[in-house]
Amino acid sequence: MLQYEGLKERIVARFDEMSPQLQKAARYILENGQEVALISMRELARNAGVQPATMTRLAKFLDLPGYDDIRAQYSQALRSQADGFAARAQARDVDGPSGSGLAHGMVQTLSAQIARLNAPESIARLERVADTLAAAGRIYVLGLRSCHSVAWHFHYVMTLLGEKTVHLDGPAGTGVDGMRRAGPGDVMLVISISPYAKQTLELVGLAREKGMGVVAITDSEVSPLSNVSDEVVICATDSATFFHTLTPALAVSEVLCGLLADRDREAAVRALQEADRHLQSLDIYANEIPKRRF
Amino acid sequence: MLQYEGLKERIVARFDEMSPQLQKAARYILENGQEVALISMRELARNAGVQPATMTRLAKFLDLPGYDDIRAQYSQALRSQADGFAARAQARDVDGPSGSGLAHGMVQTLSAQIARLNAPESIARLERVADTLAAAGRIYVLGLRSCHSVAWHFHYVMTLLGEKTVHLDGPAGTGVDGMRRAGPGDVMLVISISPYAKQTLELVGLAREKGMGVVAITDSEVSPLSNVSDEVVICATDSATFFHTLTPALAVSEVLCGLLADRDREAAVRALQEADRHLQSLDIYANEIPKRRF
DNA sequence: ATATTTTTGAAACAGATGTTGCATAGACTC
DNA sequence: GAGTCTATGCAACATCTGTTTCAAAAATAT
Repeated sequence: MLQYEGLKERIVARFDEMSPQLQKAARYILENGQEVALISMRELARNAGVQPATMTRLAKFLDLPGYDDIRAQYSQALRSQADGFAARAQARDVDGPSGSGLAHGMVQTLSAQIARLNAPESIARLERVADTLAAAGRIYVLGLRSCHSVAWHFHYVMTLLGEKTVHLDGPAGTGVDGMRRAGPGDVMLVISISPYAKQTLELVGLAREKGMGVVAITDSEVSPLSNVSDEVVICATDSATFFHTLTPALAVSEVLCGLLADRDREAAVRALQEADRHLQSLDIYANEIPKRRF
Repeated sequence: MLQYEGLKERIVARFDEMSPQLQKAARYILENGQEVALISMRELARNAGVQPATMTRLAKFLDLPGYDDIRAQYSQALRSQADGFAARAQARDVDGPSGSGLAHGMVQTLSAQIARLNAPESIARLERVADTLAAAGRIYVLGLRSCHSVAWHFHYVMTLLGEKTVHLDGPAGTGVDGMRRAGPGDVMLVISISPYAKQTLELVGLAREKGMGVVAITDSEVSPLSNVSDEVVICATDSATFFHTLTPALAVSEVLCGLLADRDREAAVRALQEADRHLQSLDIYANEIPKRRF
């Protein structure tokens, strides 16, 4: 573990001196440490989007004889981690849901809640919702108050893929205006959890009157949305805190995006490349990481 | 873990039927499980005092196509173990490759990524960030583009607790204005993942110039935010899809909210009750579930 | 603009990997 | 004890590994 820590620190320390490709490789290794020990260098390079040679070069750059030495260190770390793990996990579990236990407990709960989406029924629901959304002319995305984050994220990702979604939100209450042109053949994706905002239910009613389809991400089989939606995905919102969690709901929305992109992979790739060019031309992103300007 | 357990059990179950050499190989694998994933088959065979071919034969004997499948299972187990509590969820990875595979895989990955936040180092970072935020006068929340959802959600939850946060966003580019009154004693919470928006980095620079503290939720140890932040929480963003995932980042933000609320439980409860009364009086939420209006 | 250095990608390399076919050694049946 | 069958060791195999080399490209200096 010591050596491993040393290596990781060395990578971080000398990161700024590296060439772009070396940084790309180093970054991937830092973020996916366990993989280093478990897969081949070539595969790692593939995943990192880098030439195999770059990994060797990274090793030399770090004053190591070769890549095998990188792997050796990560293997060693994994070995000792595997040994000591059970003990540490048990020790941690004991000290209850207070202090650092709270963070631990929340993370654990969230992980489990998301894992629960793997129930066959949930997967089936996700597929059906994705089907409906894929078949839709336009997708009108509605998520008010706490659900705004989920709605917006879904919309944002989908805009990278095309022009299919309309986000029903906007300054000065103009959000609703987006629905003017909606009609049969279009679908509303509505996200709402308890307590359910009245406006959400009203807008769903409006959608129905217009003959639109409705699919929902919500928190219960008996949510008011379940009654009025064609398809529903249920996700957990319980939390040890005073608040409801939206993390599982966000996970659902990301899975939906993934499924939709997967329906037409080439189109998705094309759209993303185009979006990329667009953002490049607008100079939105920092292409290279500024070197300690501050 | 299921598969791994399954394999281990299968080895034990059929141990008696094996030929002496197969038993020798099997025994070594049972006793040195972690090694399987970390070294080559030939080396393993050497250590076990067995011919390389015997390992292949053991695999076939266990109705597996080849030795690689043995290693794959042990690798998976080790990966899960390293991820800690994701073990249960991730172990099923192997058996659902058809049809609903993508959704299943995505959910699995998300669950594991969040579970990885339970690493002691991550928990410690979360605590430190929570400390910094708790001590801050005001918290200025910044998340542009894809990170907007996380920033907004953090801000929204925090508004239920009081007036401590300012969300640096708004129509017509007015978001930045919020920072006018910020200064030393205040802290900026910035969320940004690769690719990093230029404006984000600029605003962080501005915050530093004003003498503010900076804490970040980002995707890498070597993110441009790491250099310029007092504390950083790292979360995974990889995904099987074309997009980066923000679910772990949202989880982080929710945990932070939880930790902050936990610092002063009574105040949190009071603030929430007040928020509740306020929303009640505005008649925002549906108090009873409308019964099939449609 | 030119020259020089650095960085990158592609191909070639030797060596190691997991697998397979075959021959021999041993165990068992009759 | 001959014949059959399985278990084992060995060597050849295609493939993949990590490394190196070399030329083109990009960045930097002149």
